[in-house]
Amino acid sequence: MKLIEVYKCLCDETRLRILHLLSHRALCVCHFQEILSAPQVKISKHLAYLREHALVETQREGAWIVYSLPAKPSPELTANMKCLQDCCRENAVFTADLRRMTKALANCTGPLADCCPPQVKSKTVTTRRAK
Amino acid sequence: MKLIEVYKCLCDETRLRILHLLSHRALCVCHFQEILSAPQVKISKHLAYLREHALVETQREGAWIVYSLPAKPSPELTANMKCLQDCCRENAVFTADLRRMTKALANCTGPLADCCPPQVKSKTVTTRRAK
DNA sequence: CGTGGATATTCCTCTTTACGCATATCCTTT
DNA sequence: AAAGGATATGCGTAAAGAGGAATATCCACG
Repeated sequence: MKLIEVYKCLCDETRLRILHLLSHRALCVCHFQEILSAPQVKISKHLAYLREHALVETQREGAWIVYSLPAKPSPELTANMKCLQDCCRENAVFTADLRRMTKALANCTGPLADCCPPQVKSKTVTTRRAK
Repeated sequence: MKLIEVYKCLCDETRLRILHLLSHRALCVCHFQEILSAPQVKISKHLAYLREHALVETQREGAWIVYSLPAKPSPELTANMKCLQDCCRENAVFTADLRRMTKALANCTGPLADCCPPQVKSKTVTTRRAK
């Protein structure tokens, strides 16, 4: 049953925080690493899990991969994302994530994921813009 | 996080069907066995799991134990039960469960769980009424 | 108080899942 | 094509979860 798969995706804190962030906007992997302060492997695996179950979609952006909620979400996903929003509104973990997301994207005016990991941001942005 | 626990309870088909039934009315263990056609151990364990996570409450009725949704459900549970209702409306599994529930409780007019397992119904009902 | 029915619990096994390390892949730039 | 960054994958391990058989517990009734 499809519903079960959705719930299996929702029952892990990392995945829940990822989906919650994605309900606000598309993000690339490095953003999740930064916002959730989690190692690359962990983020990558949970994203793979979500992708395998069709809860997220990906799109390459050069060296980066941008994740987003599916363009045509299943009714089950739609309903549960709405429910999740309601449940998150007053939750410290989720609101803190939103704050970190805003901060991480603060000086990101142009294209999608031009503002990526801090340690390479200035360099890569320059080089990518030069492309 | 409490939300995670709710999702963990929801991500098993048996538990999902139990909760869906309970969203319509309180039931005793033997009803679940009959409606879901599942062995006693299986039902009992899933009910225990739900109880441990405060998604259901119990009440003794003589030899029977009646399960119901909590009188004061958490906001997370309330939101998700509503969401579940929406997701179930057109699902064959859940609607069939409802049909079986109605049938199982058809000749149950009086008190709560007077209509129990078929193999002892006539006898026990008599004896219990006689109490 | 012993029997039988309703339900819970214990033990065991199998599968799934989460996590980290190491490594592979893909892309960009030089 | 070589190097380096971004992301994914394979492997090993530990823990959680699901299911069943057997057994225990609790209750009603004779």
